[in-house]
Amino acid sequence: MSQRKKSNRVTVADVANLVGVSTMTVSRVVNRDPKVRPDTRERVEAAIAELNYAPNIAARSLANAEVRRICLLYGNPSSAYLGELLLGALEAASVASAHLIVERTDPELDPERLEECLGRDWDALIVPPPMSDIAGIRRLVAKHNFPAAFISSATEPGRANEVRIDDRLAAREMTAYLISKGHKKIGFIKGHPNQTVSKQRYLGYQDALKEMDLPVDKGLVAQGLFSYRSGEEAGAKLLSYDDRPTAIFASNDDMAAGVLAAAARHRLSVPNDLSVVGFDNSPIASTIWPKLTTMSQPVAEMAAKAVEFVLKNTEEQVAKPNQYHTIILPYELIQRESVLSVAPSVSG
Amino acid sequence: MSQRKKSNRVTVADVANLVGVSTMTVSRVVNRDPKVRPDTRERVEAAIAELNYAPNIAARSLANAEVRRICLLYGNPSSAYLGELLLGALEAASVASAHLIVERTDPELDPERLEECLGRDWDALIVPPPMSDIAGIRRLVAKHNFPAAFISSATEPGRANEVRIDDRLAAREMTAYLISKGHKKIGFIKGHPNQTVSKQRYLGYQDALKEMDLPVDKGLVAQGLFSYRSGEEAGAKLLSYDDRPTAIFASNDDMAAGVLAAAARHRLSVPNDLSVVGFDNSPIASTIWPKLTTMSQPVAEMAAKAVEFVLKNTEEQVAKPNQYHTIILPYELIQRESVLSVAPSVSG
DNA sequence: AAACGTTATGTTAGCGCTAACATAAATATT
DNA sequence: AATATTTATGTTAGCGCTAACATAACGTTT
Repeated sequence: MSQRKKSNRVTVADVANLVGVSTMTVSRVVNRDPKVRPDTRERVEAAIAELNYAPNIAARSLANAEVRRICLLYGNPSSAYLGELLLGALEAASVASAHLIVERTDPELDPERLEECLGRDWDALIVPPPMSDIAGIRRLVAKHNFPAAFISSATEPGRANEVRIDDRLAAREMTAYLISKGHKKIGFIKGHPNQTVSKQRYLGYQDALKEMDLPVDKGLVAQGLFSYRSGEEAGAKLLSYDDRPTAIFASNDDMAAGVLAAAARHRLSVPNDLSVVGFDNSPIASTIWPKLTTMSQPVAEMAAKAVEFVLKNTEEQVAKPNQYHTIILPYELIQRESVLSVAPSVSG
Repeated sequence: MSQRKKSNRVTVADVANLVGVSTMTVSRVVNRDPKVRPDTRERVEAAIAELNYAPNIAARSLANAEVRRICLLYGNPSSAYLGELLLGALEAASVASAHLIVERTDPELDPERLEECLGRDWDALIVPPPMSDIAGIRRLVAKHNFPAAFISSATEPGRANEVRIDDRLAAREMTAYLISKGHKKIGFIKGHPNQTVSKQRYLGYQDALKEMDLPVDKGLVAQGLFSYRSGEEAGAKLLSYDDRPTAIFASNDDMAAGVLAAAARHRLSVPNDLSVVGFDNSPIASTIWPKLTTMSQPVAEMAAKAVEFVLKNTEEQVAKPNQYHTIILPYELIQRESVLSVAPSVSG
């Protein structure tokens, strides 16, 4: 008599029948509703375990009228960053039974195409770097007052929802760490000028030097572009400096890896002759040798927090425009093999 | 009168009302059912565009009784591989409105915990390397005749569903490429002995040498472990060999990057004094300098194909156990900056 | 023109779950 | 003990979509 395709999976009804309660009670147990007597809960849970029941997400979403489609707008496809980002976003979306849609866009995006998707294909937007620093996207989001969260960007603090670490503080801590290891001549390689974190990290470097009454020697600062090659060149420049540094702090790991190559070319052994640190804790930091001491960003957690945020705040966002939140997450200094103390007796 | 939470999104009914047809006709248009008159289809499509309608995935899944939960079982969390893998899997899952669940497991997995999830939390399994070479997982899958696809593994050809490239052929092509550039002494660095691809790639290297009537010199072959450090060590060994190679083929990019470091230590310039090639086209290959010539695997596509496969074959798999499929995808040689022809006049 | 097949559209019901309301059971209050 | 109050469970209906069947509209054949 059954006419309709039936998935042969266990449903709430099966569990309810076995226990002798209503489906609603089963639903309550599954959803941790406190209004269930402990013994009832136990019986239901036993039945769930026995039947190997797992809720049907589609049915749940439908009943809750809560299908949320979150789009993660990424730029560079092969970025190592992406893996962790997706992991965190996927996890958070899964928990909330939201849909994660991943969309690739150029920095020279097509605003019209994106605009079409807002509200129709997506209910909220997550924008990681480098897209998070693109003015076009920020404008688009602002124009539609669209629920969105920007990761690792502080382009216009307070003018958008942001999830990030405190880059300035982190860079300061990293610099202070090198100072604590006895380094006094610390080179710095700046990041790409069009990303906000670059400036923040440079400020943090200066903060630490000033705090310790060390001079900010312009000859110890070189401009980089976040790429390996730019790090190698900047590193070569710093190492050719008359009063060459005993440690180099590169604004990201790719550049720090480049510094390693430059050091080898200068016949300098890392960490014995030169300490090198990076930033981001990207895969390359633990791939190359020596493994890089670096500053870890909780990338997966940032993505997860961003997803959770937009999921929670979508209604609020629509109700109260121009009210934005910033979520600051903790960073962590990862000590590996690229740093050594300067022997106190040896000095220039 | 309405008592239930309603998402204020456009539904089939809205479209149907506007056009003056039944919801079913709208559904047919959306699902490309051919049994709709062209003019009706056009009117419906116009209405869809006007109202900005997009189907509710949850409702669709529910009606189709087709919620499929696909688990991607990954090992190494920071692997750069992961990003592309997730991208491909996510895309394919999204198209089929299946759910992608991403689960982390150690190589020393807990089989009992995994076993619990089969059929309850997951409807199918995608297993990328290095997990795809773990015997425990393969046993588990076989035991339950569970729908699964293994990526980049050929542990037991024909004893499981596999999606991969032909590593042997690809390695042969890479070697032939070096030979075509005039190289006669080509060093080879083997991959980790417990991964099946390692053997395949080594065989391919030998194939090409034999084909070109070049000797297989054991002094030109070194064992690696797929890590940067192991590549650096193996590279150093090969470069210290009396009859040192003019080119080195490392079984993956991490090791090739290590070879670059070893070359620098030997005061050898790449590619002028030594050509180096890797395998995988992982992010490091285009990060370091010189950028590595390498063999690209369509990782995202492999993941997508794996998802599509398990989605399509779940019923068949259950019906006909012990009938497995292998999907071979094309590879691509990516020429970058780490290879140079050997000048025909210069010779040892 | 009647009978037939063919194709396009409509009707009904249900996928599995839970919001909202209704009711029964337990506890507290007078 | 009777009543009010809280707490636990049940009932009903519907989230948005589409499978399956029913019917209407069209063309074809004799």
